[in-house]
Amino acid sequence: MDTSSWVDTSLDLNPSSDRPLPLDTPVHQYFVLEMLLCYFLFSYLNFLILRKLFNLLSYMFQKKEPSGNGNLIVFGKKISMKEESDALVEELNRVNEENKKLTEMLAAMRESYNALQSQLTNLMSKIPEKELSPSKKRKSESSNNNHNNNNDNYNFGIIGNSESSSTDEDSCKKPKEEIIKAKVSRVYVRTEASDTSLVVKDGYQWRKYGQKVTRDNPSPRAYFKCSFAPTCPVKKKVQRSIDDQSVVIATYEGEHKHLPPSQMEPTSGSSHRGSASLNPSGPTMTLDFGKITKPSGSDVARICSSSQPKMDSPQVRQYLVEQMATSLTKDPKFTTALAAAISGRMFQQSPVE
DNA sequence: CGGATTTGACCCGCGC
DNA sequence: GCGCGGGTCAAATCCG
Repeated sequence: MDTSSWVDTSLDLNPSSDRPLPLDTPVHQYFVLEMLLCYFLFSYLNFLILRKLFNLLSYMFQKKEPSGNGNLIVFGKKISMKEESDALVEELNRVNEENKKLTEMLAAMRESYNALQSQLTNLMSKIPEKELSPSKKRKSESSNNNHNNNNDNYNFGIIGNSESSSTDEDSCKKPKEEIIKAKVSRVYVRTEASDTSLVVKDGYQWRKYGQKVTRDNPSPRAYFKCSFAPTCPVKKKVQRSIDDQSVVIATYEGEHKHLPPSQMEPTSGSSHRGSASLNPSGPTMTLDFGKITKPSGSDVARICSSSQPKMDSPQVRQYLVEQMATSLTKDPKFTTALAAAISGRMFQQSPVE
């Protein structure tokens, strides 16, 4: 019996499959999370259906009467093979309808997401360029250190286009343009409070070239360059949050012009594809979004980088999805339900619902 | 021994 | 013009 005709499991929920879904705002995060939740519910539903089907088949093969008249004893009464088959088909048809509805819901959700994203894009383009100009760098940075995270979203993207630089100061020098073009992103990483190292494992290799104690934060700020410099001009600054020492703020400048080292390895098995902790011996990503299931305002700000350059890289996006999945699977209720479904209950003789 | 890290010195932009 | 403070350089040091 070909169940695939009834149970449609062909949903493509990979956020990166259709179009890029930059996870650069809390709203985006919520949408992705919602989609993931739907996905898990959907998968679980499908699994229940298959389990039901399997149960019925088990009865068919195990509870055949010795007389072999073609009837089954199911749920304590005799049911003919024909009736059983009809019931099964009917049930699967019904569930297939539910699947279709879920699919439509997801499609609608995705449309809303896309619409919202375009609105945000429009909105961002209308933000006065002055707010994005590097001349405000010092001020904005200090305000960030005051944890005005709501404004973080405005401190991202291309910091001042070439046009903006000319409007602000016509005397802008050329070397500046390169800096202006560099995209700036900020990532909040929760680490062990006891961990004094300012190491943010993000899949890339970095070379530390400086450390400085800044005025408004007693924690030292570490300066890193991409190991592939000067080919790759990306820099990052890492500093502990002033109010939460367990949170490390990594500020990225520029975009990598190469794949992460873990993806450049020629023999990396396909089984590792998309995995964030790609190479046990190599750089691994340890971004901890553990609170993502119940994000508070500040947590959302932590989860969402203030900018997109690296956060929308396929690897990071994939990792984020995996983190969300991990968060879900860490939920005892979810795992209990899943375990119960997977476990020997499939073979139990007790009636299913 | 070579690459990575540390750390004091230096550079440079900004505000007064 | 000067001082402050963030960012970078580069020699010294560390480490595998």
